Amino acid sequence: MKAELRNLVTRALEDMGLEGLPAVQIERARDPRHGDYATNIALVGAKAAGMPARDLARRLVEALPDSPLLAGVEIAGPGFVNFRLAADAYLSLVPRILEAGPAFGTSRLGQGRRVQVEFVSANPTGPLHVGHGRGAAYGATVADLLAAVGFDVHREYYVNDAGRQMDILATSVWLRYLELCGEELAFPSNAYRGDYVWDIAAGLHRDHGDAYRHPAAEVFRGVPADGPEGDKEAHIDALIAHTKTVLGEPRYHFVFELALNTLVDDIRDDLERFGVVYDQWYSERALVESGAVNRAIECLREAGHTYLRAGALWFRSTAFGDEKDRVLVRENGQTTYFASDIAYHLDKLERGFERVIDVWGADHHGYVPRVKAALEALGESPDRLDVLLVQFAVLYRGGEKVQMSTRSGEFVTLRQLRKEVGRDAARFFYVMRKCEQHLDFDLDLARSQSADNPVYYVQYAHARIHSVLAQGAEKGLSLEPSPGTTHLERLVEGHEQALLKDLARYPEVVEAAALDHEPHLLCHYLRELANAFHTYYNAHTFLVEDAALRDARIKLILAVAQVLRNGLGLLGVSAPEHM
RNA sequence: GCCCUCGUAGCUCAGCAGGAUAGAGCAACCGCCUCCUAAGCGGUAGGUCGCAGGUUCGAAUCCUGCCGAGGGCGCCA
Repeated sequence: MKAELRNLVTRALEDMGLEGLPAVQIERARDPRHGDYATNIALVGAKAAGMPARDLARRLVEALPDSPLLAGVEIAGPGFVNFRLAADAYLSLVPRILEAGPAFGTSRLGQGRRVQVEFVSANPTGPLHVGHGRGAAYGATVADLLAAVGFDVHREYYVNDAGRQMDILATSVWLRYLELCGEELAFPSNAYRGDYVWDIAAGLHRDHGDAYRHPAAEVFRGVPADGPEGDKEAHIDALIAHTKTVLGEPRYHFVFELALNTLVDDIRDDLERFGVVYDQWYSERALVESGAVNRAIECLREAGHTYLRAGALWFRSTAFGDEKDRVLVRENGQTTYFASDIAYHLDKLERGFERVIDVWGADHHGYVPRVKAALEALGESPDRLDVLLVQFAVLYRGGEKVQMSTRSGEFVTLRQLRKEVGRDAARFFYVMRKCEQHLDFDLDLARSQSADNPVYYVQYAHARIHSVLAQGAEKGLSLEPSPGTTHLERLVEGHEQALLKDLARYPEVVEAAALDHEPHLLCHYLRELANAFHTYYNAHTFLVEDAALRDARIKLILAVAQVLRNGLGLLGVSAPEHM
């Protein structure tokens, strides 16, 4: 509707022979006395048109083409042009929604352009915790929203299966396994201590007995002291090296793969149960082994953007707006994580995605300029990369902040959260706030089955509508008459008009939420729509004697149910028929 | 020290690319079920939009400075 009005105004301005005016903006009037929509074009364009705003407004109204959409046009205040829509414009929405069904609210705005959304991408060194949950819910919803408005969306998880952290994990598992075999050892302070490490070790012991056992003393011989007295980093690095030599490459590889696959499978399963599914799990190791990292470094070197200093190879990222230069190849010859990330992002662009969206934790924000710098240095436009930073979520239980510590393994996992509040509440709560906003996640509220809980409030509206239909069927009332018997013009009550206006907004909300990457807009909208419905429910009876009126009202609430279902679906939340 | 994000009602937050008297939900107070789920609805009260300047027809919204909160500044990933 907005677009149709914009066309009318633009055509009128063209007919008037006015040029050089700013783009026409149509906005929804906040105050019903100002009609349904308004444009400020006369105010904004007064200077360019060389006449006072109210004069421009008056001439614009005269030049406006006739349209069945409009019931009235007025000039108000300093020069606003207010549009009042014809009753029919809203009523026709109901059959449109019912016909479109799940497709209502979708569009072709994205024109099938390819967009990649990469999110979560947590290191597979442990189960996902509640911090990852927000990125998962947010990334999945942004991806679904973009798909709904016509983009060709590719969802990807970048698996950091190369590098030191994975070696620490494999070593942690093996040391726990040795303990299960009866070896006595001091478990390193820097190793992974979570229960899941014991679980993987126990699986290894169960399936292979003592086949991987070696004396602990052999492994720890000559290893520098652990922290806090010694250097815990040197300690764990030496242990990794010993583990590799004592076990030998093929057997080390086996333990490594066991740990990696167990955790990736666990993460994948966890996300699937959260309603988050990927098109691709992209392996960092595969990227390294393909030579892409070395190729990217070579490209930067040939383009003259690198230099050697203190035995390391540096990328001159300051030339592209970064605060300081960054290391690509360490003194010890190993490439940095940053180097593989450059290769990864280059690879994304080369795969033909027009836009690449990364969802990162806000603690990585300092990382954005250097990745963009690298892309620019490689001759790519950094604007094709959009990094969405998600702030941390803080859990509250009983009014108290839930303390978490990753190091000690004392954190709340995503799985525990799902178990405690359910998938629906978790998905909804995570995206209820703008992503750059700190999120207070109230566990008690999420779990409560009351009006205070926005998820239940919206779901309840949906369930209520189905309950009405069930009641009607029980009473033997005809509820699905042929289209010819509809009498939508009977919807004259204020509550019905308000509900129709809310329904009309849905496509605009989906569009804005998708393009601005702001799913919270949809959360707020659904609450408002549910509120308009509950109000209507309390004010009027739907199952009335008058068949024509009853039919019109049922059609209206069926349309409401459809929009609630579509909106909740985009958020990954179910729309139950009974509660 | 430098950089990023945030600062709106007692609390948690909206406010859509500046627009017409600042909006919700909790919490507080007052009402509404012989009637489709009261997991609901209506009403009252509550804010100099952190502070100070600037930009213009017009600023919670844009710019600058200050104050406050959180986060980031590794040859870690």
